[in-house]
Amino acid sequence: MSGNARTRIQEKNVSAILEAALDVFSQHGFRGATLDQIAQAASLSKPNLLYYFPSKEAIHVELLGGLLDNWLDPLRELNDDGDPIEEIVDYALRKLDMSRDLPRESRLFANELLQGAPRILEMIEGPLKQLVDDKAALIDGWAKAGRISPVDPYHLIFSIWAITQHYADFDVQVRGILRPEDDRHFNDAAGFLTHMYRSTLAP
Amino acid sequence: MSGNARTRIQEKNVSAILEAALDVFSQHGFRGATLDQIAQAASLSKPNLLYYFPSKEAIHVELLGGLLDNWLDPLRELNDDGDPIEEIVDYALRKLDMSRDLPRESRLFANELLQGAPRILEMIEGPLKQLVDDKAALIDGWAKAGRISPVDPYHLIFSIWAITQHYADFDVQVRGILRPEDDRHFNDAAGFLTHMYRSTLAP
DNA sequence: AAAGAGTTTGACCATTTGGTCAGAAAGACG
DNA sequence: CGTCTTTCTGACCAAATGGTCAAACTCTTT
Repeated sequence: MSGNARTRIQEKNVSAILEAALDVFSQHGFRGATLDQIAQAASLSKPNLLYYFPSKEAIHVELLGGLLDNWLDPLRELNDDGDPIEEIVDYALRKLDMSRDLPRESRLFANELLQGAPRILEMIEGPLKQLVDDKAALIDGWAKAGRISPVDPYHLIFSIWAITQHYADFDVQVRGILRPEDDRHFNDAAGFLTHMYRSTLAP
Repeated sequence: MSGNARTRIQEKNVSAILEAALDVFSQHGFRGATLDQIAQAASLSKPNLLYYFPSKEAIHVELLGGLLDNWLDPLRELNDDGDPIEEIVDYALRKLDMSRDLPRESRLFANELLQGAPRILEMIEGPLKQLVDDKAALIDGWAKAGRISPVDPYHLIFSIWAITQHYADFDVQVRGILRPEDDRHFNDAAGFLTHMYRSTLAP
């Protein structure tokens, strides 16, 4: 199978391809991306690209699969360790960091979801739902114990996903309106998020 | 110019094309959509389609342009009429209604923004920024007057956009996790939003 | 250095796709 | 009915695109 490069050349080229594909797929979507674009971005010829991956779709699948794991890491870290409210706020801030540092990954998923998630629907209805159900139960426990305000845990999680990914997926719009010179507006976003979730969750 | 159909046949076919194009573009994005798909969805032949619109891009532009106005109506209605907090909550709920009733329009914009908004960048940096600046000033006034909690008005607006559009754009994910049988989960979302913004904005 | 495995490419192909065009069909109108 | 305009279509085209393949090149190993 693919994914485990053997020789140095393989390792170098496979990762160059995935890096280039992430660029192109996240910017143009699956159908909008062309093999020529990816090949050029990876400094390879198109036939050479297809020497490492059997098809355009295979590259896309490899990217999505490899990413989904890391993508859910911040949510997995949501535990019963400290103060519930700060746990949730920290989760939101971790997710916001991902939007700032990994915007291409965010857009890759956004594109896929917009098209109806043809390639990751099982993952959504399976492992993702499982994880969310678990964490929703955890949050619900906090609510029932009176440690946080009684909110719908699912919509709470959705709101965190929505807001944080907004800064990556709709970057053009955010920058068009704020006209920031760099990424400093992420700090303001973090401040706003902190205030919003502390208020929302205060028992 | 296009847009103002004259004869009955023109009016019927132009609107059939736009309706079909909204379906196809919102589901597959600009590049993912094909003229054949649109023509078939509109029950027209491809050459006949191109009798009414000069190109694929022209249809897309017409759609986007025609929609942007309606899209911002809820924000325009945000005024200094009643209680600031309820004004803002009402705005969020109006926006949520749009996500439920006009998901295709939401996805059309999402697709365009994800690709970097090549066709509506001017609109974003011009009229949209203008409108948001105005409303942000209004909200800031409320904050300075102590009528609402001192929050960053821009990120407040972004959060409303993000959450409400999430239910349209990432519909697959939401339904994959909640497994609702209909649109009832929009009511829960409305409840959550109401609680969240009332808490966030309470002075 | 020779063999063999791994890597790269130019040339090529079938299909899809946005778009054209000449002319046929269908209305509108006197 | 006959003419003029609007609407519609089959046939066609050029470019783009995903993918193939035989042959060449390169690198490692003995």
